[in-house]
Amino acid sequence: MTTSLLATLRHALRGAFETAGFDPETVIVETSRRPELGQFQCNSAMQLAKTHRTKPRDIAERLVAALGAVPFITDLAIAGPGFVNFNLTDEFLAVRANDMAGDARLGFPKVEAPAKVVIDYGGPNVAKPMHVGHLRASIIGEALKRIMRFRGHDVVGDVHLGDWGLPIGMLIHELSLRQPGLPYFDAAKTEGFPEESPVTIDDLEEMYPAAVSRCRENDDDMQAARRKTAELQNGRPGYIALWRHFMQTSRASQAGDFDRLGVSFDLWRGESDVADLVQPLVRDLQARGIAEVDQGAILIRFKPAEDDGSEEEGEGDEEELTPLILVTSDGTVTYAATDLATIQDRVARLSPDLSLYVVDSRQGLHFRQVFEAAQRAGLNDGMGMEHIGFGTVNGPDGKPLKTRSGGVPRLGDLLDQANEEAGKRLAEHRLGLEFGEAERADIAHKVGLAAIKFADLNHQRTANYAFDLANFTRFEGKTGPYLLYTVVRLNSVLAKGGGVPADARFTAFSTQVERDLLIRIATLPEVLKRVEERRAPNVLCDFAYDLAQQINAFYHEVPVNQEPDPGRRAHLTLLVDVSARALTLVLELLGIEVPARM
RNA sequence: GCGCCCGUAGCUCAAUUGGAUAGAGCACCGGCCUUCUAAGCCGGUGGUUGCAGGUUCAAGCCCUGCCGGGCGCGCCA
Repeated sequence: MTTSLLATLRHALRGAFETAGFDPETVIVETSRRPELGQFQCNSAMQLAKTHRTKPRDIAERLVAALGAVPFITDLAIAGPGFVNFNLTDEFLAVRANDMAGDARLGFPKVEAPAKVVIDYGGPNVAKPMHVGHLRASIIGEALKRIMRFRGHDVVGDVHLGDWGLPIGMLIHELSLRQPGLPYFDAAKTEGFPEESPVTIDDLEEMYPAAVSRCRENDDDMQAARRKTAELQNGRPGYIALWRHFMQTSRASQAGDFDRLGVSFDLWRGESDVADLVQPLVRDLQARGIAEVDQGAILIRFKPAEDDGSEEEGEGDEEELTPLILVTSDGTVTYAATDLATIQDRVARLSPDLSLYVVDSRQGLHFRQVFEAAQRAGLNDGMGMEHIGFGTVNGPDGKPLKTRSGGVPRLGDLLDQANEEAGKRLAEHRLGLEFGEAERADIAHKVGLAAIKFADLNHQRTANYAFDLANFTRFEGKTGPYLLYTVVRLNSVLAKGGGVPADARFTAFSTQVERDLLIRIATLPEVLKRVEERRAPNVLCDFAYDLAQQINAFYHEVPVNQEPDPGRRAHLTLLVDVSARALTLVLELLGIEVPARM
């Protein structure tokens, strides 16, 4: 079992703390905020000063005295009120570096207690083309999945299709008006429906908005759609057959979109998969007095829980949530009920420790209600449930992104634009002119996607952000393309230098950039830990960018392939190799693919 | 009315959940290509962190009250 560099340091400091008579639990060690003062800093003295009622400076002196005994720590110094700064010896750094180079995971440890985690993301709806709204859910969910998996957790990605609610009823109704002669609408017919779908994906995408506006404008149509939804949910054969066609048709299109996005799922489950669980669940909830009938609907009320003595987390914040409707007065099952059934189903099938829902922040209330309800009914069986909300993607006007005609931009169109923009930039810079047509197209695709993904992930998850394609596809600055460029350039150095010699070893570090670069890479485990804890991919984006900048600084300062001494050249080549592997790994964790050349 | 999110450089965004001098990128100014991809590197200008109090060795971050913006709040998902 490997340990991270910082964990090793922490361990060493613990020992020193003990000999100095301080609580080893108070060890704080991190890479320096002020690199010119040292590689690492320990800020424990300020904390300890409180409990020991002494000056932080005195504590710092005692710490330094004890730390002096640690063989691989050097250049100990106290600064400011009691910050302790220090460096690692080059010998120690070389040993660590060689370990990293020789390991497929670059020496990055896995968590000691892996959890079983389901990540629910993507969430496309039947018949609705995927749009900008699905972009963040897909990109963020995919990144979290990869990061947690790399950390060693057992992660299952579930697309969780929206394939069972009123929208389907509206579609059925719409089609029944357009083509009433179809066999699906014959209530007497129970089997032998056509194999071939009566609609194409284009039909569906055209029909859906038409159906919605029809139902919105005319109450009779809405009633009819509700009725048909309830009938579908009660198993009317013709509607079931029709629904299967809708589902298969749109699923093929969704799979295509996800494929282009580089997003994949372990499970393609949906609301309809738990349809059979809903009725028994609702009955059970009613029987147990958790759900009740009110004005014809079945719902769960969240009265302020009368104190049973167990819960005493701030009495004032037990505020009243609005009721959660499970079944509407006309018998339609809502997505709240489906979500509860899904929790039950997940626990039964996978018994996860944690379920993450990567869904738009605007659904925050819904999830609070659902989680609370699941908790009360004991459906989650100890499984943690967490809504990973995210902000909207806005246009230049600060409002949710719209097309010129005012509609919601399609995901496919957005990707096309990014692709085109990336292609234009490549041409402007006269890059890849000697490559074939197909490779140029592939590069443009990867660059465009990297641009969009990095820009999305780089923003704080909970905040809204402005979608500015020209900005994202820029090749300068903190962008996806810059990161790709950095990796590709390193790989080019390796190729030109004939690769890493078999006997290459880190021997001695001679420039500051070399040390800084390696130390930076070695801190990735702590970064990933923070990313996971905060569910914040933007923290990893920050790391990726800092790393790329350090790589480029190194690139300029140290011309690897011109180094005359073979030993040093091997050492440098190895550093290039480790750097390229590290940055490639980080990009991979973000869901960003690197072209072989560009 | 209640609840959630946001307010940081001209613009777009960070800030290791309370640590040192609030950082990047665009934009602007000045350097660096006969040398591994200049999509790069090095340096510079730019700030009362929305406002006012409070908590402490230390506040962009925590507490209180305002101001401004976004979103949500029983039969849509």
